Amino acid sequence: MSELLKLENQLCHRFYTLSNAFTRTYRPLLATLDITYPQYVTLMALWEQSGITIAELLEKSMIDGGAMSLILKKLEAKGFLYIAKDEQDKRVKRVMLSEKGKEAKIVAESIPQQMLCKLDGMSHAESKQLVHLLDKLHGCFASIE
Amino acid sequence: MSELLKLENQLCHRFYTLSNAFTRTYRPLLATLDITYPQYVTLMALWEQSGITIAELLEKSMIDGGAMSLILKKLEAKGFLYIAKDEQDKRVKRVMLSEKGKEAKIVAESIPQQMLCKLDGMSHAESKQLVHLLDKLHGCFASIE
DNA sequence: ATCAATTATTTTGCATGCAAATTAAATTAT
DNA sequence: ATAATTTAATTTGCATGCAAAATAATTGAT
Repeated sequence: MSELLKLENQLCHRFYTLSNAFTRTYRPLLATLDITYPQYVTLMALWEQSGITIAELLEKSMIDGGAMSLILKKLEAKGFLYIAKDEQDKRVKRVMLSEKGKEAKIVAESIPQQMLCKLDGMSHAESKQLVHLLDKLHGCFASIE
Repeated sequence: MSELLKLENQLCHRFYTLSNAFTRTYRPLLATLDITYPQYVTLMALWEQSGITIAELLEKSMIDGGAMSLILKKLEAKGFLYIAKDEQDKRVKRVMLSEKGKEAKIVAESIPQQMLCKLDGMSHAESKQLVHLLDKLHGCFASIE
């Protein structure tokens, strides 16, 4: 029986599994803020730099454009941010953090720590090595598209 | 500015990004078979062992139960498999590959190779090390749930 | 200057992922 | 033996991910 198609030999399946595991694990941690994981990613991008273009937000977050439209509507409805058309170019929209959005960052500061606690068993050196390899893999995909 | 919440420091975001990249990259490769990535995972599980229970299929594939219900309906409608109730325990259903489902494996044999080609730049040693670390990380999550 | 091509964002249609509720059948407790 | 509990699957409601089509505004070509 060919080993090639066995699930345990698929790199992709490990990513599928682990990505979902991360999302599930974040859910209770994000419940305090009443946001989903992609909404959290969007806010993290904005906490780094508020007032950026939607296109810039897409590039930073790597979230799908169609999905981002909805995510921004929801985050706006929840009061985390507001959106304004660019004066120069009316096609462009800029996303700004509201006060609530800025304050949410304070609460969020504790989230990465809580997640790291759950991932005990991975040494610092190992996770560093892992990140290195993940970035290398990311480079492979980048060269495809 | 705290580094903790920067996107580039998030392990989770790398998994989010890479998992999506895998799915997108597989799409054209799976188009020949007219299946999606989760449907491919389901078939891989069945190619290893046909006639298994849906519960066993869920454990192997790590796919959500609710999603699996729909996936099986679609794969059945496409003629890849059929489903029968267990005689002993009528709550249980067993999933069997059809002839078309078995033949699809032949076509699928070429897919892992095609994917590996795209991931050139990762040496064999590196991907082996990566798998090792991924499995270790998986162990961390497993001990949570 | 006007029309075609390009760019930014949204909308649409389909396929999950997930938690919670539901249904049906088997098992356990009393 | 019957009710309460547990188990296997499905259904439901909501939130993406993705490709393709649609909009709106800007830029480029003639």
